[in-house]
Amino acid sequence: MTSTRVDRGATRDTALHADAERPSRREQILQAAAQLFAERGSRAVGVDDVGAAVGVTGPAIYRHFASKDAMLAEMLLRISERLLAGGSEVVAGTGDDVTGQLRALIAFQVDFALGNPALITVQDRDLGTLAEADAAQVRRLQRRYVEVWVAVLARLHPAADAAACRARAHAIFGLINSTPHSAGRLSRSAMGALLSDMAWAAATA
Amino acid sequence: MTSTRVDRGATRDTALHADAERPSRREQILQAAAQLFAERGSRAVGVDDVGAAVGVTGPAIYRHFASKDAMLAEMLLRISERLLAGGSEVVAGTGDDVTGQLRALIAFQVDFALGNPALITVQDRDLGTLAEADAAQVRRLQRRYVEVWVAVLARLHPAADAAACRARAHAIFGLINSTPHSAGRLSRSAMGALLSDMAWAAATA
DNA sequence: GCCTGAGGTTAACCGTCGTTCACTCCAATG
DNA sequence: CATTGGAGTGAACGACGGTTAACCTCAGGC
Repeated sequence: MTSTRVDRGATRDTALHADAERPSRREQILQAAAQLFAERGSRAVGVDDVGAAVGVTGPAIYRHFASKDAMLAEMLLRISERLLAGGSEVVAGTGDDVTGQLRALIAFQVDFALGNPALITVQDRDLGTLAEADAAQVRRLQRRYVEVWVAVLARLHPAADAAACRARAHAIFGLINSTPHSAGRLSRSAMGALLSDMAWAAATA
Repeated sequence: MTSTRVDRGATRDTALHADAERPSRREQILQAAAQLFAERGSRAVGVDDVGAAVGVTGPAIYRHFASKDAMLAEMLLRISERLLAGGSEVVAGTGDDVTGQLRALIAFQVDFALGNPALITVQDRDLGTLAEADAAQVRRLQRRYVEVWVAVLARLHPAADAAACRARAHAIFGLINSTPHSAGRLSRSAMGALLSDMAWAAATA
């Protein structure tokens, strides 16, 4: 939905430059903003900072986004959409072998967290600064992603009720999303293996 | 250190009213601020909001704190001090039975997280908005607390290096500190049991 | 060869918010 | 009883930051 909005006016531009490996200015801004927001928090970074990070002045941002809040909103919406889509796909792409599905979900989340630490940080730090309408939609998407996990966890723990499975899912997210806090002493693959093992143990305990 | 500063001018008052279960205005402010900061983020809540939460106007805060930042600083310092002190004590109070120490650390952290969800949230959300000097001190205390865990985890996993143990500790914190995200469908005791079991599994995997 | 429109720039505007000031008020002290 | 000092109030100040306005530039279609 967001992506269609993005493409609307930029289709030709994308067609011309996308393969030339230069992302559109809009994408550059979004990425730079995510980085800065993750480091300092969205309220602490000014529009000028974001502009400077991509080599333009602050007000230039308004050629690409309606407001600073709109920028954050799109960022968070995209993240939740990617997670929900990826999670659903990964489960659908595995037979109804419960342990296989769980393994796939864990691998997916670990990969996402290791590959996008900034987005992970922003997602749960700055949800609160969103306008209520946007925040509600993000929460809806997040809830649906959680339910994908809950469905699998419920089959794994037939005795547990939905609330317990939900709490379990959140705990696993917390475990995996700890990546940004333990800043890279470990290689990505070692970290991935460690987190996967721990998540698996926590999920099946 | 912080507590001595607090007591300095309020000793008599504390003696008079402490047992009368009315915390000093200073403590009321700190607690209300923690709540608000956790809900909206420190930069999003004004000094007036904090004042209103305890029934005074904004500027009244400055009778008790040098600045809004000083408030945050004291809040975060206290949290890290409590964690470090509690963690050290709990380990020292257990024989050198490694599994016993781990169990005690987990119980301690779970209890703290369930009992102080607001502080948990503020601690890692707003560390970045602190002045560098204060932030550095908080990080020092946090690092020492992590090392308490690492010492135990290292004995549990003799083959793992320190970096892996550190990552493991952070992951366990993430798991346990997920409490604020899965807002209270579960009873406190059920949640405590679930988190403890998961943390134990993740720590020993 | 205009002209249009996308993308930038600088300067100014304006609301918000932390902080300070001058002043009350009141409880305790001598 | 006068006084001192801690606590609070309302008003004002000043800085910062998001947003807008006015203007510029330049690539590409007619």
